[in-house]
Amino acid sequence: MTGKTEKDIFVRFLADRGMRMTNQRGLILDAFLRTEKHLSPEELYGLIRRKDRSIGQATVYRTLKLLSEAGLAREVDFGDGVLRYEHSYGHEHHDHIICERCHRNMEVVDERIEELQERLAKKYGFRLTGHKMYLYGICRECRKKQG
Amino acid sequence: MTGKTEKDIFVRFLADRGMRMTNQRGLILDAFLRTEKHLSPEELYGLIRRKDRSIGQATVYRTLKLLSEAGLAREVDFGDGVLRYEHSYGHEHHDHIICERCHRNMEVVDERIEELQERLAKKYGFRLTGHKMYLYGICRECRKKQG
DNA sequence: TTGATCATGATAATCGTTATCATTTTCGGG
DNA sequence: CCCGAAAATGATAACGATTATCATGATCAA
Ligand SMILES: [Mn+2]
Ligand SMILES: [Mn+2]
Ligand SMILES: [Zn+2]
Ligand SMILES: [Zn+2]
Repeated sequence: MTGKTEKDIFVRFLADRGMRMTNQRGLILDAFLRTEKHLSPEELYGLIRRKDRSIGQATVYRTLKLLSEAGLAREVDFGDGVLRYEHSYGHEHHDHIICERCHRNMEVVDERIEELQERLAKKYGFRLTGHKMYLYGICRECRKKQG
Repeated sequence: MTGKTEKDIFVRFLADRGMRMTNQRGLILDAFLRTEKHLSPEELYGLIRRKDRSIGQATVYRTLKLLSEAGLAREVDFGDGVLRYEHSYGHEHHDHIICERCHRNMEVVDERIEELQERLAKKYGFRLTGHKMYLYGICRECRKKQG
C-alpha cells in the first residue's frame, strides 16, 4: 500500500506543529508519491491540475517544502535554475550523474567517496553535515548518436 | 605583474571572435583579478563602481560570462541562488567546503575522490566531463562558539 | 454554533539574471 | 583625419522561479 506510511508520517508531522492535514495536501502527497521522478513544483502542479483544476500553485510550492521538512521529500538541484524534489522516505542518500546532452540522469552511490568526503571535511576542521555531488557527462546513447 | 598574461589572453580571445578590448572590460578584468574571492556579479559591480560611477551592471554580467568562456573565470554555485566567479587561469580544479553557520568556505581537493568519480561515471556508461562537489558542515570556529 | 486558528488561491512582489534598444565608441579603409 | 559599418555600452524592461501578502474559506475544539 504505497503512501500509507508516508501519509501517517505527514499527518503526525503536521499535528506536531499545530497544522492540519487537508484535502489539497493529501492530493499533492499522493501525486508526488505516485511519480518516481525528480519533480519540479511546476511539473507536479501540472499533474495535479489535471485532476483538480482548482488547486493553486502556491499550495504546491508550500506543500513540497513541508514534505521536505517532514523527511518525505528531498530537494535536488541539478544547477539549471529549477529546484526538483525526489522521494526521501525509504530512499537512501545518493548522488546523481546527468547527461549534458539529453539530461537523462541516474542515481549513484560510492561508499568509498562518501567515506573520503567525511575524512576530507575533518582534515579541514569541519564537521560534515551533508554534501552535494553532481557528475556531468555524456551518456552511452548520446555518444552513439554522434561523437 | 599580475594580470598581464590574463589580459593578453582575453584580448586574443576577443579578437578571435571579432570582439574588442574596451576600457570597461579592462576595468572589470582588473578588479576581478585583484580580488581573491568568490565574487558575485553584484559584488564586483559594487567594487568597480567605487572607481567608475558610470559603469553599467549589465556590462559586468556580460564580461564575467566572457571571462568564463575565455577560461579566465569559473562559475561557482554554492546553491544559495547567487552565481559566483573565481579565478580560473593558473588555478587548478578544486571543490569547496562551506560552513552552514558563517558561510566561510575553503577550497579542497582529494585526488582519490576525483579518481573514484571518474570510475563511477564509467561504470554507468558515462564519459565524465565535469562535476560539482560541495561539502557542507560546521567549521571549527562556529563549533567553538556554540555546540 | 461559534469564534479562533489555520489553509487556500489569486495575485503582487522579489531577486538574480538576461533581453532590448537607443546611444556611444571603436576601427579599418578612403 | 573623416566616414560609416560593426560592436559595445548603460538604462531599463522583461524574465522565470520562488516567496509574500491578503482576503476568503475550511476546520477545530469548546
Ligand atoms: Mn535522485
Ligand atoms: Mn574556489
Ligand atoms: Zn544522453
Ligand atoms: Zn563557520
